[in-house]
Amino acid sequence: MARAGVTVERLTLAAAELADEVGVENVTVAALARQFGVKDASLYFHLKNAHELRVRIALLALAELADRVAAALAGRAGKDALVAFANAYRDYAREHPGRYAAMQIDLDPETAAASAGVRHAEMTRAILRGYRLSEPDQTDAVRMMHSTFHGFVSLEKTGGFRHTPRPTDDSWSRALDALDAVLTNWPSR
Amino acid sequence: MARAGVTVERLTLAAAELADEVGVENVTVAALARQFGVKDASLYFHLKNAHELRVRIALLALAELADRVAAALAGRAGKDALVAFANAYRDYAREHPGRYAAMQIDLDPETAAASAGVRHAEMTRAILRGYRLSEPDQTDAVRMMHSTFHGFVSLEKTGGFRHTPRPTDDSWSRALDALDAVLTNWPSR
DNA sequence: GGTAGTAGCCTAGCCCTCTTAGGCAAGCGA
DNA sequence: TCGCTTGCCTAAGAGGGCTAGGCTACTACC
Repeated sequence: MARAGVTVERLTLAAAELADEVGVENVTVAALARQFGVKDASLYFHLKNAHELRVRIALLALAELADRVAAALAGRAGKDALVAFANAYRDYAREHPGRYAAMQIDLDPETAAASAGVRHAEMTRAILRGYRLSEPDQTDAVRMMHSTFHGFVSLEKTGGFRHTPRPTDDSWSRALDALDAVLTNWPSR
Repeated sequence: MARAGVTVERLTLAAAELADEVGVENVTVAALARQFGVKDASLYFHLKNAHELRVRIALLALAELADRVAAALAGRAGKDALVAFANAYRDYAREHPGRYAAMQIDLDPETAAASAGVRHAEMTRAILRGYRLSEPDQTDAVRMMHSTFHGFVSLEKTGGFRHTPRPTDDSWSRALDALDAVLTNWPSR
């Protein structure tokens, strides 16, 4: 009886690909076992439970996204950096809907702290260096940026913009213009 | 044998409450049947399938939210209206996390068109009357507003802001300030 | 007030998923 | 070569989704 050669890494990658194809909610231990030509129960040798699988997809996605964003950001500053970041974010979400959805699960604090989400946050702050914001404005601006990106991408995906004919690409670049404008001239109270 | 008196309306309401308590993903036909003191199979007399249940929760939530927003908007204009809208939105999402999550499912076009999401969109546009934007800027602005609201609320809920001590309430009101600023001075290209 | 008929519920039963417990065998290290 | 660990297996139970087919209580109509 030949061994299937299952490892956590291969499982995670296959799960991530499955998520992009059929949605995270359909990423099941059983389906994964079938892909590896193995019985479901065997996967529990590598995995604690089904939840761990989802967490691993999320961590993988977080790391991949951070890499992409880092690459996009290299050598850019100001609005250029903002747009590059935003596009890298949106493109990733569209190319990997399942991975992106998996990213939204609630990680427990230690896991989150050890994840690439931290790198993500650092890079977002780096963008703001071009806009000369000091705390707490910087934190507020980071949160607003992230909200806009995530909100737009998320609504676009679930069809929240479908009722208006306007191409979402256009709205997206105008949103980035608006974001740039408000960051340039952040309202101090 | 007394009849349990199950109706689609009662089912939907109970399901929505269950969603707020245990999360949409745990709203199961079986759990609902238990609450009504009825067997699971019996609910299929009232419901086509489990998916219909989720759709109904979403439609209920959409309608409730639209009512709240309408009430909050009454007699207000400009930034006042913006803030009232935004707070009604965020408050609803926090009071009803399960209902809010249910709202994010992908409704098929006809269902979406018949939903209260339409009212929602109309009201968002109404706010923008105070900011004198013409098409297509108006659509872009509506999309950005909605993105910011949804993104913020969603990230706040999944703990995306937890790594920074700054109170989210503060960031929220500054985001609204920023949104007001950018709507007042929408960047035309 | 009897009698259809239908609305509302039930049982039985199937399939799928998650998960635990315990067993066997392949291949490595000593 | 002999174990021992690693990687897979079977068996089995608990839930959940859903269908088919049956029984009963209420309704409406004659």
